[in-house]
Amino acid sequence: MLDAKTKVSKATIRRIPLYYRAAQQMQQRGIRRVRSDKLAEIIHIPSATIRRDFSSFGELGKSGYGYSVATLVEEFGQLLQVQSPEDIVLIGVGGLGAALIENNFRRNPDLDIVVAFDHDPAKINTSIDGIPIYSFADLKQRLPKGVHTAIVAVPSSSQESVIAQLEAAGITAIMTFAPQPVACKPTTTIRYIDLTSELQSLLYVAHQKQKA
Amino acid sequence: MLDAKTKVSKATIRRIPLYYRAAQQMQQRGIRRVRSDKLAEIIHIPSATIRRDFSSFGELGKSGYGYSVATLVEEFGQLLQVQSPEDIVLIGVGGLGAALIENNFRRNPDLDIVVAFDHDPAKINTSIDGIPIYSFADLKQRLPKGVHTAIVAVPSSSQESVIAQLEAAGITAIMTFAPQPVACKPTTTIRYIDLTSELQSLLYVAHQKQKA
DNA sequence: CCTAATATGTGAATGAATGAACACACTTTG
DNA sequence: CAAAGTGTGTTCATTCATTCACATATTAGG
Repeated sequence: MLDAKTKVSKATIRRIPLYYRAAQQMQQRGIRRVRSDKLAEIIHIPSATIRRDFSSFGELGKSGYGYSVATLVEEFGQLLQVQSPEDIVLIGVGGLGAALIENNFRRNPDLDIVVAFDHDPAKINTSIDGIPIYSFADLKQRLPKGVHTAIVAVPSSSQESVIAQLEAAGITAIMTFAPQPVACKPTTTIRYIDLTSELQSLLYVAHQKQKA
Repeated sequence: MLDAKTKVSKATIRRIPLYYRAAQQMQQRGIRRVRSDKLAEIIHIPSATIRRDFSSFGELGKSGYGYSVATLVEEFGQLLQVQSPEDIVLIGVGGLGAALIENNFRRNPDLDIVVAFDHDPAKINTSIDGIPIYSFADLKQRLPKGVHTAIVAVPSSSQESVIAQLEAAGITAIMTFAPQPVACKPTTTIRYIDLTSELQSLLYVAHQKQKA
């Protein structure tokens, strides 16, 4: 049931993690079955959207019954490959980078920051929460084999060069907090987390709402 | 020229900050005019989309000429109300909260975290970078008049209660890093920043790309 | 001043995502 | 085992967003 029978839409893909998390939480609370409309209340997504999303991964539910929570955890877990650990490298141990290491996606044991890089001599060869920090210049030597995922928390000005070097070292998935868009290889997938933009557009919406 | 002649689409709203930032950067570099296709290269948004977005705020450009950078800075600045400072309160001074205070949107002088709250006695009545930290229990007394914006960086489990109290204290715009969705007043605008979901869906896309 | 070149703003076409509604399959109960 | 109830998966309609393509307005140059 792993394969998508039809092309999965971008919007659906961005909701998979929400579904997985909700299913996990229900399982932890001992809930064994759930209806789409109940799920809709919990995660604030319309039940029709939920059913459509689910159906794009196969027939997960049963008419007149609903969905088995265990099935949802299983299926979405497989989609997100939670069974095989995803080792992650962090670039840039400033305030944000350090906070990410401390956090380290603890709720998701499969997501694991295993090593960090920085260019500040004061930080190099230290560690945070057991995660070693190396010089970014040594990226190629220090990057563990089989790691293809990076989180980038460096100043915008360094971003382009950093990402180029990551690509050269074999990284193919990048989440970055610097909003400066960069050109990358077609095989590389980049997601930009732009907190300033998020806040500004939130404020725009909020201001509009007040005016109305 | 401030008012939108027609309803501005949600997708467009989320791009306003990108346009503003790009215009600012060009102005700082002394660039005085720009064409939509040049802008498209810079911010990686198709030129047709840019022109349509811009046109929803009035006729900012001139045929055969392009856009005046100064006009763009001016117009988008007004849309984002950069002339009137937006004071922000931060709830939750953990690793992430502290990093946000240190950062404090320095590139945008109108965005300003002015005070923080936590419930950890070890942090209360201390300060970071001059930003005082008070007890969250004292929110109502300590919240400066006229502040309607909050950034929430507390554990998911506390989120619901925290947001309810923020609403009671007059906050109407909230950006939060806990993904647990909460019910809120219709006058409140909430934006969820869900780093785990972003990473998971990024990885899903990246894995699909490798398979193809 | 007139012509050639240019680049916007928009109507029309396409594509993506959501929403409404229901036939049918499965469950449950008596 | 039959009948009543329930909730999925899907079809059709609609809204939202992007892309195309060009008439039109402006600039630039001789």
